[in-house]
Amino acid sequence: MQLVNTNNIFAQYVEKEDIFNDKNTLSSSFIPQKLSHRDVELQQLSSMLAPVLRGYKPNNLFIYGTCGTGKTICAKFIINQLQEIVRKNGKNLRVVYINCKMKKVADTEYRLFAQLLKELGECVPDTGLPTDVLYRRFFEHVDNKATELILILDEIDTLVKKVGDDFLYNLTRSNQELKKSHITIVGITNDLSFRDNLDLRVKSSLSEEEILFKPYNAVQLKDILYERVQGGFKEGAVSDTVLSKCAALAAQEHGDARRALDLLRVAGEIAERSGEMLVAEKHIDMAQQKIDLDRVTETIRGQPSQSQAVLYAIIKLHDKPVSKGWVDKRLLTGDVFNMYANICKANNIKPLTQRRVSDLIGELDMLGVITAKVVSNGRYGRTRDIALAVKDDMLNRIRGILQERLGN
DNA sequence: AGTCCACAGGAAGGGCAGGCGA
DNA sequence: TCGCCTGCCCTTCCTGTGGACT
Repeated sequence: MQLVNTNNIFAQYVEKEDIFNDKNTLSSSFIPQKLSHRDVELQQLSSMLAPVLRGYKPNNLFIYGTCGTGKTICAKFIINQLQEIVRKNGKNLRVVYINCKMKKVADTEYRLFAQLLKELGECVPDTGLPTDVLYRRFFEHVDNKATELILILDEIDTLVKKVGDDFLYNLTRSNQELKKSHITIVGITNDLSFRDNLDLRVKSSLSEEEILFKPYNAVQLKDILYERVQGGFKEGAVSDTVLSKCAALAAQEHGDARRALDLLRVAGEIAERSGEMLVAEKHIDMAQQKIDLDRVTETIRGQPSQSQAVLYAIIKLHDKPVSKGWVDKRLLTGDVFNMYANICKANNIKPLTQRRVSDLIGELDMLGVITAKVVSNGRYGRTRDIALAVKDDMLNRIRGILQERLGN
């Protein structure tokens, strides 16, 4: 007979030595005391916003740069600095940061202004009010407070793509109507061509100043990682070789510092779980696989059942043996739709129209799970050439998830 | 040059759930 | 309670597309 262990099951984790010092330091949202390799950009940013300290309205400003180039962190860093000096000098300044990509938060015109009002301390329902009422309340609130407002709209391209740029026009025009206040807009985007697609009226008033954030190179990434490791890990837990590898991998991904930090943090977690006190190169490889796998599987799990059925149809067609006489396997929208309809029938799901399925295929393409290229087959019509864009091990995991949900 | 195919994708609007204010 | 507003998901209708075929 086995004896019952009366020791607490968590005791081993309390007693176990920790590889991390402060894991928050390794988070991409952590704002360090000093930002390496962004001196020029920080200087530009501060000089552009500095007029606000003397009571003038700064020019509207646009920050461009690919993912993980430090746009957001620099903007937040500057906000902190600005607010610190404002607190000391008693200036009337408010800074509001909104991420326009946040689902259900600021992904529509209504939600953006509702969120703005909430940030300014007003109570707003999630739905139910006309948008112009929100506009009015927002401008009234700002004007009544007689304040300088700096509005930072991160991932602004996402919102503009979805709802158009009218809200930007209204915001930039607002300064003509406000009597006691000013609004300065700081737009952040990783879409370098974003400005070209704006309405002329918006373009001229919004992009008064611009800053471009260039990608970090491997050496710069290594410096950034080194600084974070000092606070994040116990001394000696991360070797120079490991840092170099992390930096090199992230540099390959367009100099993405966020990716570098994620790699290092996850590698540390893997090492810790396997009871090792040193992060090794093998942990970085494992971290890379884990991050990719988790990202894709979480995305798939979070999709509505109709999207899952469309993806399952694509996988089923992909798994089907190639017909005799065919050299390669090409999946077309029509084939996917037919297979999708069969899956719906088998699962008692009401099938969507081909028009809607076409949009879902486009969304899966955007997520990076498939590639769907529009091709013309001459008199055999114009369609999409669809292929899976995930590796075999990931495909097996996705297939498992979908089989669980939708059967065989 | 004209026709044809199999869609792509834009526009408009329906239906629904949920909130507000009279 | 009712009318009006919102976002969201979806359908219907329509025009456009581009290369093979006639």
